[in-house]
Amino acid sequence: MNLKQLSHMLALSQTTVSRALNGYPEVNEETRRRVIDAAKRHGYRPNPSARRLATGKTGMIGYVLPTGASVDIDPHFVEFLSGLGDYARSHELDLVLSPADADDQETTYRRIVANRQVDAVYISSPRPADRRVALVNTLGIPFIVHGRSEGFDFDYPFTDIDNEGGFHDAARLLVQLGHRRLALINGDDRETFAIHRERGMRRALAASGLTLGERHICSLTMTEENGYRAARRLLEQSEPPTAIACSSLIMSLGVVRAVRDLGLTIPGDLSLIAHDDVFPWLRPENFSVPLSTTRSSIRLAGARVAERLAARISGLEEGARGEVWPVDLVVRGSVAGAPG
Amino acid sequence: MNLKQLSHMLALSQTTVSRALNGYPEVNEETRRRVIDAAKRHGYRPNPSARRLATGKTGMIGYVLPTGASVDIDPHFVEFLSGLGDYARSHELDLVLSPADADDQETTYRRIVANRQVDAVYISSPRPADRRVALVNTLGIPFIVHGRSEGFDFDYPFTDIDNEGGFHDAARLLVQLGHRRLALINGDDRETFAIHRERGMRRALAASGLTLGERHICSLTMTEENGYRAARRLLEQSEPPTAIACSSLIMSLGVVRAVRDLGLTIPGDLSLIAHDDVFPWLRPENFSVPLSTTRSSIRLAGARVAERLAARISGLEEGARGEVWPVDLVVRGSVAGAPG
DNA sequence: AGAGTCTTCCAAAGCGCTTTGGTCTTTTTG
DNA sequence: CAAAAAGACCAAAGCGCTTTGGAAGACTCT
Repeated sequence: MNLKQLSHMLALSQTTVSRALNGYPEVNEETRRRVIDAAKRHGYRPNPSARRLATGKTGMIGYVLPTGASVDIDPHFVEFLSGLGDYARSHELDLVLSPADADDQETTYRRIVANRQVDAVYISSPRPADRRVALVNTLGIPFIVHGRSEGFDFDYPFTDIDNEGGFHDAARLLVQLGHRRLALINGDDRETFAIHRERGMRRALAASGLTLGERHICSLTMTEENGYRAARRLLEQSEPPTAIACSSLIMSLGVVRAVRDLGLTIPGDLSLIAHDDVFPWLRPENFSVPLSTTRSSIRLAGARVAERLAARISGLEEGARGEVWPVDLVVRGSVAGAPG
Repeated sequence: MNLKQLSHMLALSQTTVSRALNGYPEVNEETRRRVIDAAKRHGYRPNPSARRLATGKTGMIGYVLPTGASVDIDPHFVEFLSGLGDYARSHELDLVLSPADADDQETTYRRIVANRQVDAVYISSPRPADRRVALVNTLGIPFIVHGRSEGFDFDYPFTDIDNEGGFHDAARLLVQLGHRRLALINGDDRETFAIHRERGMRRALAASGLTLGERHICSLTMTEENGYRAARRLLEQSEPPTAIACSSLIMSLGVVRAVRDLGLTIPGDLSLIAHDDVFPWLRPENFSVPLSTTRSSIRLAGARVAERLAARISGLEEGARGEVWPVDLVVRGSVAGAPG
């Protein structure tokens, strides 16, 4: 059932039927009702390929997925996706993932824009002066950055969480509890979120005349194994930290294992706070010692990004407004006063 | 730059240029060379929307993503996706995720097929007599099932791993080590993979005259918390199991925690084998007691599914061939002879 | 030499929608 | 009451590609 057939059986022109269906004002309300009714009854759905060709709109949002033999997709991605899906579903938006060589995403971005394959894109895990952000900005496709980049001579729209504030508050709490030697087990410090977390922590320490020494900071991909390695390295030093802030729940699994291997205890010997993106399958309150966290749901962020993308596509949102969501500090059993 | 312009500047018809580019035989080889050369020089890329409208081919594969407030996307998905991306990237295939209400995926399947939004789809986490499989089968779109369904009067193409064999071998090993009371912590037993694992385990036990009692089997969503709960329930019985097979690494984190909470040890009091889908961020060899596993890379499965989908789209693959990949049994420190 | 056969190329008809630029009534306005 | 404005509808021109159904010329065959 296509437009031609439908308009023929209604004894109307394709123009009128099309306009009736798309809510244009220049059609009689009764006619519109008739058309909508008939369309529903016959299950008419405009062919998206045809509509795309005519309008250039696709009803899809895009994401360039970095891939490669040595590239692992972050498990955070799936939670973000859940949120994105929550919103997209109710708006019949589809998401197209375009796999790209992690070292050459530009080609893919250019392709999907040149081909008009999607109406908007989002960018995640940005780095300072991220080339992707500059690129999509010049390409002129609507976009939202999930996270933040820095060091551009232009503004851009983003949705981020207050990583700096979260880690600032976490560190301040630890200092208030008497800790003087703090350490940070961070994610990949080429990414902005990691830089912000470090910055927040340094700021809190500086407020009490403390610093974060080079020996007290690790920056690694967020796996359990790397959490373990980092913790061992930190705790086997001559002057080990008495408190650690950790960028990921998965890493902190490794931290907990290292602490146990070394015969230490949490929070007796070590206070631990980790960032929690709120995974349904791994909860900080269920750690053997319930884990204190800086918390922010990445799933809600996904839904928000989808919402903003939809708004930008339909022209409801414009400009380069960035929004920063607060991060909760949730205190559980894994923090205590400094030992000694 | 479109076909019209290109053909005009070559002083050829659109027909000829199109055919030259698409490798049709009825064009002079020298002409073809000229055309291809000019196309490359001017960066001509056929507009996919137009091509879609004309041919119906989209160059995309589809996946209907179940969503909903209470629906969590499995972290396995992201690993599968990595593999899919690995293959898709090198073939300029995109993946479109169509979010759907988890309780009404049929509408979405019908939509993407009726609209010709994708060339093929894959289905994951199938259940026995899965309606999605029956649906896409009648809808006539090329598809591959990742996993298996059962109880149809037709065959269908699938790529699965030998869940039954893997858990059979695991259970047999435990029995050979003298264990008599085995338990299974399974995933959602409405899904085929869980049924197969249970079946494999029962078969191994039966071979030694043993059985798997109702009290020795748990079936839950695969989260850390559920692993913990299941393990507590099993181990606090009057006649607790001396060995557990567990369907997921994430769940087994909870099992390990429960064992510790109860003051027991692995493998002294309990032998543990879990299924490992090979996540880069959580490795069984790094558990405090290295975990024995049944192992099969879900990422490789993703790449294989993409490959088969591509083959079916281009007509290279036909028929309902199913393939079952072997599962490795990797023995590490978490298994030992039965206590006592 | 005339009839068939290749080879190579083309004009034009879709694919199914949106949108432009009207036309024909009917209503409002000075 | 004539002129202007508004309302309701339509024919046809795209959007940019693929494909159908030739056509013209070069070659082969009897």
